[in-house]
Amino acid sequence: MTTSPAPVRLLLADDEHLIRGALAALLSLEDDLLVVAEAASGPEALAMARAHEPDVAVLDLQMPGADGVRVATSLRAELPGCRVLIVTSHGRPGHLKRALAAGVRGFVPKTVSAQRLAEIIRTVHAGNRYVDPELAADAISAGDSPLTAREAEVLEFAADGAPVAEIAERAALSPGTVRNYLSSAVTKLEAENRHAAVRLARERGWV
Amino acid sequence: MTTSPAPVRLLLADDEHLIRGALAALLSLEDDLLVVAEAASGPEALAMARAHEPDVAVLDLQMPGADGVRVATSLRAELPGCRVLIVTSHGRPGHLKRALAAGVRGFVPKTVSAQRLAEIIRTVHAGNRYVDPELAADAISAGDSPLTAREAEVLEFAADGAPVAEIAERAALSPGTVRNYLSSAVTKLEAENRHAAVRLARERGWV
DNA sequence: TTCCCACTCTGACATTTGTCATACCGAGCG
DNA sequence: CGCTCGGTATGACAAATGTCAGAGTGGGAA
Repeated sequence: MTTSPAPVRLLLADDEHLIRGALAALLSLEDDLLVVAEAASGPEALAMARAHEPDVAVLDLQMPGADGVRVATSLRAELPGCRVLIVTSHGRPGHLKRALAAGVRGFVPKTVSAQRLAEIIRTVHAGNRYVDPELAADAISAGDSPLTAREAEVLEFAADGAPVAEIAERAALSPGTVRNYLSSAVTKLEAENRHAAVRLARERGWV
Repeated sequence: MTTSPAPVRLLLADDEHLIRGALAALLSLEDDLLVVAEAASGPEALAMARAHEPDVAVLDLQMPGADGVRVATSLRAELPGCRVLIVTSHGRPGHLKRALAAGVRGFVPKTVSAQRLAEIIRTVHAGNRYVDPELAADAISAGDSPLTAREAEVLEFAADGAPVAEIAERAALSPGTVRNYLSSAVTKLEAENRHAAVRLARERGWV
């Protein structure tokens, strides 16, 4: 009798039941992969990880509660042996950078096939990194954010279209200062106004 | 020998290969369902539908090229026998309304399980309608758009943060008129300014 | 240490935006 | 026929926003 190697124990986290379930089914077809836990939100993913200590956590980037990167950060501290792989629908350049900074080992768009994903899971489990070439190219060409920390913060507060007075209150700054930051952010991003600037920064994943 | 009834022939359209493939695999497990075609974009979905004439088309709401509702509209004209079922990640109230108006027979969020989806496919195939109760409640409570056609149009042109002058040019209107429309839209939506109005209208699916 | 840069603020000014009154046209309705 | 409503426009005014100059602080790099 041949003893097969221990399978890779997986945690799947995605808020869409349809995707999560389907993914679990497909990955289970690979006999060296084993889905040991599923979660539908950031906090739940964390709890499941603590309970089951998976080898690899496959996390959706956008989840209610806490996004994939946030979960990855916590995981890094609590379960250093658990590799994290992020999958996402909308891959913004900046997200990739943030993910890598959080110790994520793999970053792939949902446009890959399940077969390919299985291979990537094995790659990550083996201790290697994998980043989708397309996303990597985007991230490189988009470059670093030219915004200072404060500019980015103020821009975030401006994201929902709030007037300057409200932004100032939320950021605990004087309205004049807020306008200065917004103005410089708009200039740096070469946008028409702050709303377009918010859109641009979002597209590049800088907020 | 028992003759089983002819299976329901399905078209799956979703731009995310991972989801589409997984879904196809899961639905194929049901022996009365048969996936006969897959597509990754709106136009492709249309072409596949023409070629394979499926009984039920399962369409993602957001796809490159043409969204699910647009595809449904074309399908209704070209293949009246083909029932359309829309699945979506972010179910906005207005989308449901538009979908129903386009002759869509089912509308469900991706949070349902594959098992449930299979049942819904059967329901739709049998000629019945199915709308997720949660989404239906949202749609009812959100009500109809209070915006006139022009107001909605101008609001759309304003969506990317363009200044009034640019909106006016794109809409072929005088700047003053644009400001009037925006002002009335902002009032109707009880928003702080047009950017917040755009956000609100988007959330409710009115643009 | 000196210099630069991010951070913070103020004041002033020009431009853009939001609001309102008013007006004309055409379609649909009682 | 007269009314109302949506679409279009203008002019005027107030408020918000964008831009700029200047100025003080503190931390880090040369």
